[in-house]
Amino acid sequence: MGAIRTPRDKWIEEGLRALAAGGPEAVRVEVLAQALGVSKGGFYGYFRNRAGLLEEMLDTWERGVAEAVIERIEREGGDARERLGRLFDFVGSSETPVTSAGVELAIRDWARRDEGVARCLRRADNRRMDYLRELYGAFCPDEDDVEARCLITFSLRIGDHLIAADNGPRSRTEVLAAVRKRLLS
Amino acid sequence: MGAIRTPRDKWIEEGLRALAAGGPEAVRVEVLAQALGVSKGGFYGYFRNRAGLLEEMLDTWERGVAEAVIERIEREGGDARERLGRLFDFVGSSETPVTSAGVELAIRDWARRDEGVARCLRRADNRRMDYLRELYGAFCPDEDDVEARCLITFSLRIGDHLIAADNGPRSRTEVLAAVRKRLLS
DNA sequence: CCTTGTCTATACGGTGGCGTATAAATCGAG
DNA sequence: CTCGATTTATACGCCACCGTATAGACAAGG
Repeated sequence: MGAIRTPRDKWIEEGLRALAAGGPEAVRVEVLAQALGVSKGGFYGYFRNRAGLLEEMLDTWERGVAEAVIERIEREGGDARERLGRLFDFVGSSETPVTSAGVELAIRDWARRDEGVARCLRRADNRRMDYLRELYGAFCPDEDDVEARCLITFSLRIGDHLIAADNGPRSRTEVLAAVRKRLLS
Repeated sequence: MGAIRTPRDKWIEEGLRALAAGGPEAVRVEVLAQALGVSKGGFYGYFRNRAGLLEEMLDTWERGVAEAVIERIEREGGDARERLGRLFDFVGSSETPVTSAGVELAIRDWARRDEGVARCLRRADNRRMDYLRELYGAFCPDEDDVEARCLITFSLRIGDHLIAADNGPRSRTEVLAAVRKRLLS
């Protein structure tokens, strides 16, 4: 009996794209439908309403963002410093719609005004922070120092996308490389 | 001849409040009017349209955010380390509608999708980054190190508001204090 | 080929917000 | 108190979007 023509996942993926591009307000059913080359007819077969899609998008992101990256870093082995190095390299090159930096930044901003989103973000951030803590803890004896490095690492990953300033004669990449050296010492 | 009952500035201030609370999409003429206890009748005497208000809001923010803080820090004197210390203390306690952290975060997110906002943000960020560079440069000989500390300082100020993770048994404030000590060494 | 369940297109009413127009209310000056 | 300028209230047309309803299109099983 009938085949699935534009499945649930397509709506979620397109929703995440819209979220990254224009925030939650930009996730409009009719706009997504047009982007998928489809009318909104089928949408309400998958989702209760627009809010239902937003929830699913959030769940998809939460599942994908931490586990996927951590698994990938862990799979390739190496000691803690090597893993951190690969983590630094990898965060810049996020490709899939669900792990893109744009989605993450949009969700972070969204969390400022929606308690449910904030809870979801806290879970994801804690998972990532725990992983960082584990890696830094492997070669850094002082607990306070570990915590400081974690926060700096995390903040830089966000700030890099959100800070518009130039860095004098240096490129942002150069400055980040310098910090990275210090963080891994 | 008639008196000004709800002046231009009131609209801008209320607009900034709405921007902080819900992003640029939340800056709605009719909503602001209601918040001011007024109908939207007079709005279009001050501003060409909604976009006009958004521009004015941005200009107001750009003028207020960097200069106001820098002047205040400079006025009280002290050496570079003392000034940086006061800067760290002061950024947390932003009070006026125009210098609030919420407005800044909203503008940062907004800049990701609007080129004009991005230009405005770049100017403001550069002014603040220049100031940081000057302060760190006063006691830190290595130029690369100065740049690294600037970026870390800036990123932490943003990350502190955007990162939802807990910091183990420590409080965020404690971790920040530890980093601050390292940055001023 | 035809049935059947699923997806899809289209049309509809409802809501909220923009920008304009016009009339009423308000305050200072004379 | 009256006048005149300015601000305000209200009403209007318009458009984008939501969520629903209904009828048509589509693929697989019989």
